[in-house]
Amino acid sequence: MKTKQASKAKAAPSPGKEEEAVAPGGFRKGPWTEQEDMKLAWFVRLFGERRWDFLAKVSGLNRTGKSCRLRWVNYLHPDLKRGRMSPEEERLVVDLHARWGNRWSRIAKAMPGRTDNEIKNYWRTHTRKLHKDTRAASAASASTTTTTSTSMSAASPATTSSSSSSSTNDNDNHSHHGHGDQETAASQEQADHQLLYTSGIGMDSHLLWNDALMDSYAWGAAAPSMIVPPPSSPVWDYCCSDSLWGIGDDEVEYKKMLAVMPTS
DNA sequence: AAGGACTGCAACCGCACATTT
DNA sequence: GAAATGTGCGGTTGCAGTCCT
Repeated sequence: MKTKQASKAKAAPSPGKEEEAVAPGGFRKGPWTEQEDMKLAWFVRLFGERRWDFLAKVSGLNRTGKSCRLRWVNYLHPDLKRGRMSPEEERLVVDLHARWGNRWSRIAKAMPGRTDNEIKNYWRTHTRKLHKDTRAASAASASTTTTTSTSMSAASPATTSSSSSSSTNDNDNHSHHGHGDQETAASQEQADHQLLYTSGIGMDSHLLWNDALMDSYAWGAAAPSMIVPPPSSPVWDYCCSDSLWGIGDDEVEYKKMLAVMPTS
């Protein structure tokens, strides 16, 4: 019905709209620009997917580390699939949710190329639809029966409606942060998926990296020197120089970088 | 054609756990 | 061992695009 993922342009807001939200600490908020994406991707490539605060600082993005991480994990990561979920994936989500509840990150680990955020969003839409359908159905049936409901049944509409989806235990006894027992299995799972990815199996043909943004990046297996950097600046120039490849100590390199950073 | 309703998704928030100092 | 910092998670919100009347 609706196909609009390709047209989503929040990541690259219209030029006039870029300077809006600024968080108390002076950090930028809101949609990411293409420039920011490129910068972030570049620095993640440089420093790896860790120490996000440091990375945010070094990149000069004026974003929080958290924001950078989120953007990377949910949008820029090269392994991400884009586009609608296939029927198989949809079934898998339903199945896994029935098993694990709202543990989105865990579900995501079992679904190559999908993020917890994406699955969460999908599920929300999914349950909303179900809710709607259920309501419509019950409204239809209610119109054919008397409306003398007992105080008991009237008092618990939520419980009955929540059972309409397999999310009955949305907030059941799962400790919300499932660190612990399942982690070993989960990491094994992740490793397996990583294997699939690197061999190119299970990847959707419509990867983010097909976008114009990534066309200019030659990401993936490309050697760093093959990556086309974003518009030049002293920092970029420095990044492109051989000196930064083969980083040993981030902090040392950071200090070096600061030396060439424009003071803004 | 216009505008309100709906949908999908990016991004933020608060919290908790993990790691480092 | 405590405090500080970093990271990850689930819940929620806001907004742009699309559909529908």
